[in-house]
Amino acid sequence: MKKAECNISDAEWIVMKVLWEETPSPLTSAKIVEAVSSKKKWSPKTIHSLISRLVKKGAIGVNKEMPLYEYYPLVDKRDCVLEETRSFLQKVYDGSIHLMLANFIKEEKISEKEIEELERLLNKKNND
Amino acid sequence: MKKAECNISDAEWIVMKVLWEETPSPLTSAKIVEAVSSKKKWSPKTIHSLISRLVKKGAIGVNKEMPLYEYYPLVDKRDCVLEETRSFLQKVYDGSIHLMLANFIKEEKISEKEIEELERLLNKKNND
DNA sequence: CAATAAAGACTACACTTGTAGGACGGAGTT
DNA sequence: AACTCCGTCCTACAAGTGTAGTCTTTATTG
Repeated sequence: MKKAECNISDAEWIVMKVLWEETPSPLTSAKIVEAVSSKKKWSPKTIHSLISRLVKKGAIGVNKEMPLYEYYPLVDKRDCVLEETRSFLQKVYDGSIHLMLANFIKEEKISEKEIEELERLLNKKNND
Repeated sequence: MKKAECNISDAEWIVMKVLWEETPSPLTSAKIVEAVSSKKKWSPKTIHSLISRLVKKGAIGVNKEMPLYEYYPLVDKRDCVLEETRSFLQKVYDGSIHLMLANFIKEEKISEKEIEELERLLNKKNND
């Protein structure tokens, strides 16, 4: 997993998430198409295109030893998630997660129940 | 303020934030350029381009009565912030703010102090 | 084995985005 | 009045994106 910057577009994120989470990689493109199709009604062609782009970008790698190529992630999910999160927070909330959470609460976009869960989450962290 | 979808690009967000927050709108383009320039080293030309695009998109309006046009937001900040937040959470955290916060805590991207602040925030909400 | 289907390589194509530049006209400056 | 600078309007232009399609090769199936 290299550190490199993950310039992954919205559509590509869906493919990456499959590679990162779904079944253990490496995956054949058929497997990827199958997993992605359950979330997005894209033509298999479209999904192949996304896969190729990700390969070209260096975000995923290919094992060409097999009759059917196998693909696996090259960039680390943590890195991408953090980068994406940081840039989003910067853009919308001037970099403040506090502001974001406050907004969520103000907007009632978050239930009582969820608030309690989040509190537990924070509490737990605080105690170890 | 219309409800319309806010298709605002990263660069455009910077301009919108000026219109939404900085000084009371309407603002002349000179004012906008000034405010934006303090954050981004863009050519005034670039900023003018962004303004025009936002006008064309319907995200901001123009008062042409004045010798120097005056610009003001047409889309509501709350709507845009919520929409952007929702789509980001969906893309990266499968729609779960819980997951996001958990990740932040796990990654130590958030300080003790901040955690306490967030707890206070949640607590406050819980008590009213 | 012939036909079919799917995989991979390459191409397509309009739209968005970042990032300006040029032409033209009015305002202020010499 | 002539020059200069900024605002407006229009144009530019390459890279990135969403969303496929074509062509060639290879695996599968009757």
